[in-house]
Amino acid sequence: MPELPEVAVFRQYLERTALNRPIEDLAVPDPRTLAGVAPGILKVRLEGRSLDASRRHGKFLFARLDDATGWLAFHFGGSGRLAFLDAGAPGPETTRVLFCFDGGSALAFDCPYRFGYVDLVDRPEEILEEKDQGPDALELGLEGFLAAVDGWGGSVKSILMNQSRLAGVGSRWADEICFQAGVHPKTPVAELDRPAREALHAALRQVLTTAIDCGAVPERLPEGYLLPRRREGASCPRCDGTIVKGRASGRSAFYCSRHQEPGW
DNA sequence: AGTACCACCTGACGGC
DNA sequence: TGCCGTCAGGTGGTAC
Repeated sequence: MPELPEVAVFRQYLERTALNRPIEDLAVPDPRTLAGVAPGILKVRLEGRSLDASRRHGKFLFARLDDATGWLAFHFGGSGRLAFLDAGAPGPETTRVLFCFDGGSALAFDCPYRFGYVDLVDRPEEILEEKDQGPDALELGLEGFLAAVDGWGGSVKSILMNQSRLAGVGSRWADEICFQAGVHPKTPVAELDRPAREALHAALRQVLTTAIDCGAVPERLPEGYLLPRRREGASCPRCDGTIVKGRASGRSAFYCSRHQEPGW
C-alpha cells in the first residue's frame, strides 16, 4: 500500500543502503515490471554506474545515475517495496528487478502483486508529466492546497486521492486525513468553507508528517489515529463512535459514524 | 466534470 | 482439511 508516507520511507531506506555503490549487474526476473525500457538497455545503462541522489514526488521515487545520464523511476503499485540484501542474502521470491552491486550486495524491487514498475528516464519531470502528476501533497502550502482543491465538484476523499490535483495520497491515508479533520469522506468539496479547507490542509500535513515520522507503520502512530483500527465495527479512537465502512470515489472508505457525521 | 466499475495480480481471510 | 469467493491496494480505461 505504498502511498506518499511509505514511499518517503523507502527513499530514506534507499539513501541509507544503496547510494554510491557501483552496479555490477542487473537481473530482471519479471520483464513486465520494466515499464518503458528493455532489460538489455537498462543493464547497459546501469553497469558501472552508481546511484548518487534520490527524489520523491507523490508516490514516485527516483534515483539518479551518478553520470547524470538519467534517473531510475520506481512506482510501487499496491504492494511494492525495496529490500537491500547483504552479500549472499537471498532476495524475496517476488523480486521483480534486482540491482547487484560490487561486492555482492543488492537492491531488490520486490512487488508481489505486480502493479508496480521500474523505468529509466532522462528527468523525473518526464514521467511526472506523462502520468499527469500534480504537485506533491507535502510540498503544498496553504495557498497551493486551496488552489488544488478549488473548483472540484466531487467529494473530499476523491480530491485527496486525485493524483493530478495533488500527488501522493491514496485510499488509506485519505481516510486518515478525513478522520483527523472530522470530515465525512463523501462531503462535497463545495460544501467546505474556507476555515474547513484550512483545517483539511492542516490535517493533511499533520497526518503525512506524523506518518513519515512513524516509518509509515500504523501501529506506531500516536493514540487517536484511525489506521490501526480501520475495520468495520471498531471503536473510534477519538470519540465513542463506531468505525463504519462505506464507499466513496469507487473505493471502500472507513470513517467514524459519530465525529465524521455528514454535516451537509 | 465526476463517478462507478472493471481489469490487472496475489495473499489474506471468512465461510462452508 | 481444503476449496471458494471476496476484498484490499494504485492506475488506467470505459461507460454512464
